[in-house]
Amino acid sequence: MSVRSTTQQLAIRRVLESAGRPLCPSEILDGARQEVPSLGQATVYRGIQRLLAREDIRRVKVPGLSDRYEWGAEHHHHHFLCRCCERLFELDACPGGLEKLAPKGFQAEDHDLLIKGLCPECRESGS
Amino acid sequence: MSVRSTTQQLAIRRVLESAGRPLCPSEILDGARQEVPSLGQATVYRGIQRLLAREDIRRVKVPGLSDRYEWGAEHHHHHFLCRCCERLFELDACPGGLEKLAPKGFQAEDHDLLIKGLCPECRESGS
DNA sequence: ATTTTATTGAGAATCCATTATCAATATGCT
DNA sequence: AGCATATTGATAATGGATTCTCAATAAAAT
Repeated sequence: MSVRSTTQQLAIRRVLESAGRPLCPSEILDGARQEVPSLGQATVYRGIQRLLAREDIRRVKVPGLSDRYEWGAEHHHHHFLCRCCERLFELDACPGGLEKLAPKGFQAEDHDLLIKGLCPECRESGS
Repeated sequence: MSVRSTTQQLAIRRVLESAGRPLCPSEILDGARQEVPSLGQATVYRGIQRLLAREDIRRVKVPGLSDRYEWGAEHHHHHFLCRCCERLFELDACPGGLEKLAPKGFQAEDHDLLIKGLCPECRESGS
């Protein structure tokens, strides 16, 4: 027997699955504690490892901030970072042809695009 | 009297000034040690602080890697990251209109674009 | 219900980048 | 040259994120 289904793992999975945007470990912890108040952060990291191994989630690196994890996300896309609440949001669009920017001699294979600004909620509550 | 000119500070400055691309602390250390072999890494960080304060250099954050520092760079631009040697290069071009990608309700203010792939040297020496 | 063992929670430990400490050194003004 | 002190180098210390440790707990198979 291996890989047991626990309320902690289910809570962690549910939080990521329904977030609709990439979450960092502390956001996952906060969310999952609403279901399992005693949840420890070590367990969140263990849950992340598990979901990564199953490829249920994907790691998103953001410059200067801790890694975020997003559910599914098999298609190519980019993100929006709110400078106020530091939450990350998914963008569905991608302007093609960005590889053209690589100078001659350089071989472009991939790219990351991050739009920064204010999310709707933070715009409300005064920048 | 304050702010003395030392061979260490001059070496650090020269390395960044002539690099032509953003350097990380260890790259600065390696480069400056060719002039001052006894140079310690703490002094590199002190030199970085000084140059940042004078706005001679600018900090460039790269997801997952330690910060890089580039000389001057007053104009808006992006970077190319070699996945092999992890060196960062400057790109002069920027496709405009990226803010258009922000969904309604979001207020775009800035953006980061990173092209990833292989630099000319790493292409040579087999990916 | 009982047993096996994967999982958990709390805290210690690790890792990396960066900063602080402090005696020794070197700069720049007199 | 001599002095006051900014700077240096080596190392310890810090901060944040992530991983490890281990006794206690709880799945799940019998």
